[in-house]
Amino acid sequence: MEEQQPIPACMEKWDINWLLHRAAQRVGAAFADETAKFGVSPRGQLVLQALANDEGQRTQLKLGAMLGLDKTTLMSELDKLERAGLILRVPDPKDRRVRTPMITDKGRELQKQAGDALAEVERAFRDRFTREEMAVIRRALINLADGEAPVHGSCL
Amino acid sequence: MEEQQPIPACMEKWDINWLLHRAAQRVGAAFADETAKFGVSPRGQLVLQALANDEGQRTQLKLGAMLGLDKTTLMSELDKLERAGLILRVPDPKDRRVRTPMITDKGRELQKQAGDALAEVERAFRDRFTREEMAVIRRALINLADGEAPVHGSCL
DNA sequence: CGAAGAACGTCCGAGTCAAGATGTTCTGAT
DNA sequence: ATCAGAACATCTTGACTCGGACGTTCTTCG
Repeated sequence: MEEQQPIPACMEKWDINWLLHRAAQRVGAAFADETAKFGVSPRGQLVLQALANDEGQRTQLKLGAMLGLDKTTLMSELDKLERAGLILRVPDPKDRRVRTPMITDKGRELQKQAGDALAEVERAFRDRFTREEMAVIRRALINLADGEAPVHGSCL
Repeated sequence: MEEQQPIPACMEKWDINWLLHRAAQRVGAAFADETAKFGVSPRGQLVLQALANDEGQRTQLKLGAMLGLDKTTLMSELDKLERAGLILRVPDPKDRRVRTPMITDKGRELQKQAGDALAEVERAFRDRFTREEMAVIRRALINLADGEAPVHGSCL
């Protein structure tokens, strides 16, 4: 990877799209550094978090749709998490097609630790702004992020 | 691609990282839809825009660093643009290693049209917010996007 | 019942991305 | 002048993404 220019060098053409992607890139990198210490990807942590808060009520497809992950991408992520013993795919007695992902105790443990660490990272970002600014930012991001239509490329 | 859940279904765990990525995803998709009408990717448009505003003063490496693109990714993008006759790689008489990317008249033409169309799309997003909000959002994104350290994965 | 269609998880293949290696050219120090 | 090292563009390689196809299972309707 090349050394990136500090941003001020090219201020003329900053459109929302580029800014958003770049910001997501940066924040994502900070998150990735943190989750790497726990041996999971940010996506893995995201999945674990969802499973921890939402007790095995979701099929793999629903889970992927909720998190904005492609089904095959979620598959390989679940494979990794399962191999690491952090989740289990539990057959649904009611519907034999379904193999509900369930977080294990080990997974819950790790998720809690990683989640706390990430909260710290996130707080560092939040502290760059006032409370009022954060409220605006949050509302704006939710506004932009929300929407019914499925999205093409994920990169989550 | 699966139908995505409307966002409100899972509000508990929205961290900045996820919101940013999702927002970037959505806005990026809107931009991609628009640029597709002109036969280029958003990334292609980004490169053209940079070249149009910055008259062939950058090597490929510098250009990639400025835009946050990996050198190999930029390479293949330049290949496409060159094949489409939108740019040229001009040998630098001063330094035979360098093949400076230059936008062609055709490229400039297309960039202008696509740029106008994208400005329209962007305005639609801006109109969701007040002027004061936009100022906050813009400052916040610049704050987050800025930074010296190179970033791992691009996805731009 | 039985058949048609939908939903689930999985697999496959084309396309994309980026780290590292390579060959050429430039620069700076001896 | 020459040699070592850096910079540039390119190529190679391995991993990842994602749309689409597949087999199984469920549901609905005749």
